[in-house]
Amino acid sequence: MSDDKTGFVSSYLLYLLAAASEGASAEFHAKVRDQGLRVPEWRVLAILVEQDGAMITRLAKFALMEQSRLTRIIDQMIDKGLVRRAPDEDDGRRVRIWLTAEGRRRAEALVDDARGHEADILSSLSPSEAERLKPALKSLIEALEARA
Amino acid sequence: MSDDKTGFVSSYLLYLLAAASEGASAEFHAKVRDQGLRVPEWRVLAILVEQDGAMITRLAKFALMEQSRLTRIIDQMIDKGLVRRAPDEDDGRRVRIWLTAEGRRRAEALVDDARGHEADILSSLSPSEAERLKPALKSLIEALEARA
DNA sequence: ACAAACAATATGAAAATTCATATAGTTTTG
DNA sequence: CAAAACTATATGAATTTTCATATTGTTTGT
Repeated sequence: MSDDKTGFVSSYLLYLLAAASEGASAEFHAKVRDQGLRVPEWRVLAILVEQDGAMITRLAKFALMEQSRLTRIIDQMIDKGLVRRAPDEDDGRRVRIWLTAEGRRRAEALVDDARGHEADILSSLSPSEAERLKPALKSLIEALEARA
Repeated sequence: MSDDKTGFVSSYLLYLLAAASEGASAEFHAKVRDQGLRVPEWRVLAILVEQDGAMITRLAKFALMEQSRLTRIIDQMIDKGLVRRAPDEDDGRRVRIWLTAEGRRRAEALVDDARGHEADILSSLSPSEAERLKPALKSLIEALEARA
């Protein structure tokens, strides 16, 4: 990533987004793996901390992954004792996922770490850049949603 | 992605980056697949347009993927007639990847599409946001590289 | 010039992911 | 109210990806 700052790729929006996402996530994801979790599992935990009992479909959307993949990740998380499945009372098609006590404990600890890591990253930008970054990304996400 | 704009996840930097990257890429990646290419293959083509003859290792770094994965993707691209492998003359460990005529043709066409798509996305932001987005991402990437 | 350390790529085997579709339950419509 | 259309989740099978390591070639230190 050192040279060739001139070509198409290195200033292509989709590349910049992917590279920024990858780069920013790498350090934290290493920490997640050190704790015996995989990245998709961490994503699910993070969502459940604030949306405990969410449906599979909603979790998949937030965790940015396919439903069938998420279904299998949930299987593994159940085996690890992090979450449990329960059918929705009103709609038998739906399955809701709930944190176990252990799952919640680990999720909350990781969310704390994530906040710290985020602050750390933002502090390596200039204050004005740091301040604008998240709003800029939110605008982009909103604009993209509006297109779709 | 509609509700719950309040929680941790939906304003967590790493989530915003991943969601922005995913969302922005989705449309274009669909077009890539329509043309019978997979996303990693498109990434390799895009890099080769400007760095034809790059080493496997360099391609892997730019395409944001593991070396062993890239090696197998190259195998497939060779089967499709998009690229060819050639040993480096000076260093027998190295393998350089070159576009075929067909590969170059398709790569250039896709790069054009990508430019158009990028312009399209940027035009759905306000001019001042559009103007700041790429520089902001570049700063972030640089800051992250400086940390590592 | 030789051994040790290092670097680039490839590969086997296990695991994860995708794609299409099955299964089960719910809503709509005539 | 039955049939059709739709929604949510699960699953089989093929493909991809990962991880560890093998293989081959180069550089360094003595």
